[in-house]
Amino acid sequence: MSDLLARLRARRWRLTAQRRVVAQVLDGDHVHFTADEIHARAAALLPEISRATVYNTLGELVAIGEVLEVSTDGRAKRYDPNAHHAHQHLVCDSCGTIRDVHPSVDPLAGLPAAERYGFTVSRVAVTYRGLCPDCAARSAADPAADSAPARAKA
Amino acid sequence: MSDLLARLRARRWRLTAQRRVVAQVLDGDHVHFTADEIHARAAALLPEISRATVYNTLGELVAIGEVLEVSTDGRAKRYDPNAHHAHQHLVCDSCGTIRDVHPSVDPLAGLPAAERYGFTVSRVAVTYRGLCPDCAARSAADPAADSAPARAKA
DNA sequence: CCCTACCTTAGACAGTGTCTAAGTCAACAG
DNA sequence: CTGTTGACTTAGACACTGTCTAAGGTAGGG
Ligand SMILES: [Mn+2]
Ligand SMILES: [Mn+2]
Ligand SMILES: [Zn+2]
Ligand SMILES: [Zn+2]
Repeated sequence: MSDLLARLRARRWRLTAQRRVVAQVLDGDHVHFTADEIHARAAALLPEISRATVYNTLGELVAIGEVLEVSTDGRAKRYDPNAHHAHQHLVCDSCGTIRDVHPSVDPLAGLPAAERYGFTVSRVAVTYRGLCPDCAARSAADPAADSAPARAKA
Repeated sequence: MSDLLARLRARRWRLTAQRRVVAQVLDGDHVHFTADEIHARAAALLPEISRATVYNTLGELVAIGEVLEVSTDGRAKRYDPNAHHAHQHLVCDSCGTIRDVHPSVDPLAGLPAAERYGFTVSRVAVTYRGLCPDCAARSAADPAADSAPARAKA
């Protein structure tokens, strides 16, 4: 993943300081940041970077397949740097934590031809939902205060 | 589904004119409208209904499990009146059309215990993506003008 | 028919994402 | 190394989706 910059150069991208810091933020932990979280972290490295540039750069990275867009809640899209290893997501309904998971069978195989209605089906996104161990413990201790998803963490 | 009003009465809901027209719009075709689409259709029946009431009513219907929320794109949530028959969705990347589909196996079964990280997994949402027959034909005829998803239709 | 707790309303506000016009600069040619 | 140029970046306005509040209205029980 660290040769992302090399791949971008190969695509004749102009390597600006702004694009470098966005790539650097994505290269950190394999988490699932929102665009504005990425902007905040990028701005820590290059204070004058604008929100528009972060959105533009993310949009381009998604278009060329270097980053995936993930919409697990109805809120901000999250950007997934783990684009080169197919996986799905497991989300906590209470705290919003997101984990990468790897189903045992290709989820595309579960859709019979009769259920495809002539579509050319090429991708599938699976979001498993439930409670993470921490939130399950907390809600066992205090049966109220449930289902108020805080901001997602990972 | 037409006894939705009876079920609401059983829950001691106050049956206002506003809630009736929202239920009536949802009872129509089994499509996947956004809140604002539902508001527009409800307003055709009851012109003074407010946006806030439609949002409130939909939120309550979701909370009691009479309607499902579906987020297939990063845009507006869609509301699915087909809440009593488990199903998944098939979405056209180009025109946004949404169809109900029924996988041959329970998608929850595809996630091994080792991939659950202690979560209590209770639900799963699967979104199959590709091109509908119309859009596939159109993009074969005109290989440009791809991947510019118009507003979703169903 | 009256009460009152619950519901609805208009409009302000917040979060997320897009767009534009003007300025800037990375990359390349010379 | 330097000049040129088209791609890139910027601030801020704008659009869309959803939430909230305070004030007024009304369904349904008595
Ligand atoms: Mn991921
Ligand atoms: Mn559906
Ligand atoms: Zn949690
Ligand atoms: Zn289509």
